[in-house]
Parts: sequence; structure tokens; C-alpha cells
Amino acid sequence: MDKRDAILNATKTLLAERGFYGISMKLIADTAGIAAGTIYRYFENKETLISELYRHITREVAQTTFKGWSDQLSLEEKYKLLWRNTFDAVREDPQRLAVIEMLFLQPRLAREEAAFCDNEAFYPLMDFYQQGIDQGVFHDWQIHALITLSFDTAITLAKKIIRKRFTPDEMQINQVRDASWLIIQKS
Amino acid sequence: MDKRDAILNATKTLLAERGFYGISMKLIADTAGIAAGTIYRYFENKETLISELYRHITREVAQTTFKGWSDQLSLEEKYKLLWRNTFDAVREDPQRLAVIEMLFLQPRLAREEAAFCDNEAFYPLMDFYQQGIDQGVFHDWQIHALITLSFDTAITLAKKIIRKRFTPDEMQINQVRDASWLIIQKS
DNA sequence: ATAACGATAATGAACGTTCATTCATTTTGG
DNA sequence: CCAAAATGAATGAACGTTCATTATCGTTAT
Repeated sequence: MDKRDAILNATKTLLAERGFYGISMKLIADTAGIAAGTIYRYFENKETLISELYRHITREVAQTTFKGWSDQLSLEEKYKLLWRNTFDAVREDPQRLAVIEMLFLQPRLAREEAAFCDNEAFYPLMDFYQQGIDQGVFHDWQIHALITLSFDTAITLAKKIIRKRFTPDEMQINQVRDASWLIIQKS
Repeated sequence: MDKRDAILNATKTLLAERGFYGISMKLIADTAGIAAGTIYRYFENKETLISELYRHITREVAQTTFKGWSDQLSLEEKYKLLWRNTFDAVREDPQRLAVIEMLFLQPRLAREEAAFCDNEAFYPLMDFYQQGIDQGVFHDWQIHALITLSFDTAITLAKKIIRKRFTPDEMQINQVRDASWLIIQKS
């Protein structure tokens, strides 16, 4: 399935670099190094191509987010792992976040895929927070209130690096991570 | 300039509701209650229409963000004001955020307008953080590290309400706001 | 080993549709 | 009555999709 990947990759790159306008099937085909008609051997039409790209990337994101994950780890170790994985992933492949956000904002996709994204791929994340609450370590707030204050800062900060608003600095990055870890705890 | 506004409004609504596909000039015109050709009396072409919509909304956002702002207020009062204004604005007009994000992600716009957004409209925000640092109240980190941990949580949390991940709850909202205020301070 | 064959994959020109834009004509309002 | 505004049918370019044709490659027959 080499060509399928090439098509998905080309679409990803073009979306990230050019946005929604100017990614014609012809251009995708050229970028992937194939003929326009060939795309239709692998994808029904443009809409399903985009939709499958979204699924593809979501799966990638879930994988990198939980790289090195183990139930043996302490809550704090788990948190540092999650935060770092997320932060580094955004920096390593900025296109991934750009495209996922872009697609996520498309109303059609948003409704279909939101559930998938939330429930399937990121279940361990929800579970992590639930454990912290159950153990009395985290504030007993709605999980997404906790996520907003903690995990989401990794994404927000990484985005700022991409957009050149924040200059990478290992010490400050760790300070943000640690601050976000502190703030969700009861004591 | 009634019609100009009608056009901008129609474009905003359609973008928010349908995303990038299927917002033809004809549809925008119909939604605005005018003829297709009329749009070209107010905007050079589709691209500048979109671009001016972005400017228009950014200006609106800046206005609501600083509603009630006064140099008399204490840092903490200023923060609570900023956070609330931002949070409420997203809830009141979700389309605004949806569209601004969508447009911001378009690479062409992103480069042109990023500077405008950052430097002009949100100068007082930067200034607020700089004051906190200078007064020794906030951590002496890069401003955008502080923003990530504090101001940005208002946007992130508001988005979660729109996407039905977080159920509105005044007490928890205030807890998040206060936690984000605490975390950026030295003591 | 080579040739012949068939099936699967790939190609890209052609087609029909959509859509941004134009402009001759009509409407509006002072 | 006239200038400015508005109209919407017409235009042409761009684009998604199709499909007749060609290339590829594994299998079988010689």
C-alpha cells in the first residue's frame, strides 16, 4: 500500500502548506508522483480522501501521545510522559497539528469524527485523569477542566513555538510543564 | 455601510456552519439578501473579502477582550476581567472563534495577518503581562509561557463548552480562572 | 528460458459541473 | 432627470471525476 500512503502524505503536506484552497486532485496527484485518475483506485472521492486522512493522522497522534506508556508508572511519571510526548510531537511534525486542526474545524468532519477522536483514541488520557481524581490527588473537577489547565498547555505552548511566539528554552518548557502539573493537584 | 456588514456577516455565518467548501459567492449573496454582482461593489474579490472578514473579526475580538478595561484596576482585577471577557465572548458568539481559527490556519492569511493580530490589537495584553513581570508578581518567564498557563485557558475551556466536552458550571469556571491566576505568580 | 496471456494497476485526455467574475441593463434615490 | 447602486444572465477558467487506452507483472504454456 505504498501509493495510498503517498497520496495521504501529499494531501497532508499540501493542506499544511497551502490551506484549503489550491489543493486540487491534480496537484495532490502530482505531489504524490502519480496520475490524477490513480487516486480513485485508493479513495472513492475527494471527500473520503480527506476524511481518511483525518482518521490516519488521529491514529498517529494517539500513538505518539502514549509512546512509552505503562501502568507501572506513577501518576507524575505518566503526566510528564504525556506532556512531553505531546509537546515533542507537535514540534517534530507541525504539519500534523495544522492539518488536524484544519480538518477538525470543518463542520462536516467535526460531527462525524469528534466522537472517534475523543472516545476511542484518547481513552487512556481520560482514564489517567479519572485515576488522579479517584485517588484524591487531583481536584475533583470535571476532567476537561483539569485537562485545560494541564495537558492542553503542551499543545498551546508547542503551537506558539511553531508560530514563533515562544522561543524554545528547555528550562522554561519544563517550568510550564511542572506548573501545569502542580495546579491540578489538591494539596 | 449596511450592505458591507451584511456581506461580512453572511460570510461569517456560512464559514462557521459549512466550513470552507460550499461557500460560493452566490450563496454568500443569497444569505446577505443581495445579488452576486453587488458583492464586488464592496470587495475586490473573494480573497480580499475573506481577508477583510478576518480583520473585522479580529477587531471585534480585541474590543470585547478589553471591555471595561482601565489602568486603575489592580493586576488581579485586570486578569479577572480579561479572562471573563474572553471566556464569555467565545460562549456568546461561538462563530467568531470558529471563523477566526479557520482563517488563521490558512497559510496565506496566517503570514500576512499574524503580526497585526499580535502587535496591534493585543498590545494591552502583552503590556499587562510585562507589568506583572516587572512588578515581580509573575514568574520571570517569556510572556507567552505565562499566557499559555493563564489567559489561554479561557479560550481552551470555552471551546470545550462549544464542543460539549465541558458542561458549564459557574463555580468550576471560576476555579479554573483562579487556578490559572495563581499558577503564574511567584509566591 | 522465453513467449503468450490475462488480470490488475496506472494513465491522462475528455467531460460536465461549479463557481468567481464581468458587464449591459435596470432600479433607486436625491 | 441623472448619477450611483444593484442586478443577474453570460463567460470562461478551474476542478472533480470518468473511462478508453496503455503499462505492469505474475502465471502458464511451449
